[in-house]
Amino acid sequence: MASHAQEQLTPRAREIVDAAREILEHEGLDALSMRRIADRLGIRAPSIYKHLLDKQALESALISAGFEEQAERFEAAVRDADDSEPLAAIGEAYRDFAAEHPHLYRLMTERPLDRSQLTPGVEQRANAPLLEAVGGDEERASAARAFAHGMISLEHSGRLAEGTDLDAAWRLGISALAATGD
Amino acid sequence: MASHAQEQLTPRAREIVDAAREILEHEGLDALSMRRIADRLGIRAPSIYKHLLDKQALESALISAGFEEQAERFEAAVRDADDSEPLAAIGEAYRDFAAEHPHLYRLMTERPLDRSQLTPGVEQRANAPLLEAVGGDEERASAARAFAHGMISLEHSGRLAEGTDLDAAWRLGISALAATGD
DNA sequence: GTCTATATTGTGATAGAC
DNA sequence: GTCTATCACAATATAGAC
Repeated sequence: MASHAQEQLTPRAREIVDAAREILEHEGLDALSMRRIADRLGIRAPSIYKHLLDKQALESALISAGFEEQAERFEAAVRDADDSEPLAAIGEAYRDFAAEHPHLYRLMTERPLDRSQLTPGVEQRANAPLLEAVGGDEERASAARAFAHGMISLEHSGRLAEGTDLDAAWRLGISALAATGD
Repeated sequence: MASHAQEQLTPRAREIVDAAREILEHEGLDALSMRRIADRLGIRAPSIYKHLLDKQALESALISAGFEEQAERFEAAVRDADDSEPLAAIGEAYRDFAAEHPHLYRLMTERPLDRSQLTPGVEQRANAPLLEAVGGDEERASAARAFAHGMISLEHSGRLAEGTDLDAAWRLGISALAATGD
């Protein structure tokens, strides 16, 4: 039936998704094959299909989990931060998430999303704190998200000059985009 | 010998790279296989290896060409622009390049670069106009590049909210990052 | 719920004849 | 400079037995 909801996964399906997550985190996106996942569980690849529809469903479960974890971090960051600098707090949380889960981050951002397979609302929940932090200004939220994603993406692919002070670049970008003036 | 230089490609190797470029632009990165390239030239895949070392060399030639085209655009943008707004001019040129060559852009940005195979200096030449536009401030240049790359990447992968005014977000980001104060 | 066997399709790359 | 033949893989997925 429902192709999305992570909360509807059977216990065995959950174990498979957990194994996939381990492989993704430790060995990267290219290592995430049905065979490799099955290996880790001591079963054969075809057995996975008794529990999950296909690989897309598996990836969608991973992505949904990623959005949920982001949402929790961003909400906590806003909660714990000075009310004066919510954008900086979210930016740091965003950067930390990507640093701790670089392969999951890539999976979550590199390809178009099949939103119909995600846990409903999870993407919006992850995006909401930023939108609130900029007072509902969609364009500023997009610009801030673009900056953050760009910094991470360029760092991951080795595109920032070696001498660059990453902390300073982050501070500069965040404070520039937080400014109320245009 | 030299594994990089595009200017050292034989005429036949050039034709192969040109065919690869056509496929990349029209059919996307996943379609860029040795067989597909050979098809387009009316030859068999193994024949390609008489002219180019391997697929990496072919991709490097495409990437070098992309950097060269970017460099020309950015240099022209600065030349033609008001001296007061070089950053906006480069930003627009960057955005235009990505819009006109989305698949080449992906090839150029998504994976770590094998710089040893690129035409020497071509990456720096493409990056130089931006660095000059921000007065040599590496951190500001990185922040601006991150913003621009992030906007393009998020748009390509469908991550910007539907109602978002992209032009407005670009203007907002560029003008925020152009400001001299932090 | 797991298995074996298999279909199907794809990739990059090499050897050696012509 | 091109060919045929082939290697050596890898991938997702299905059918059907147990």
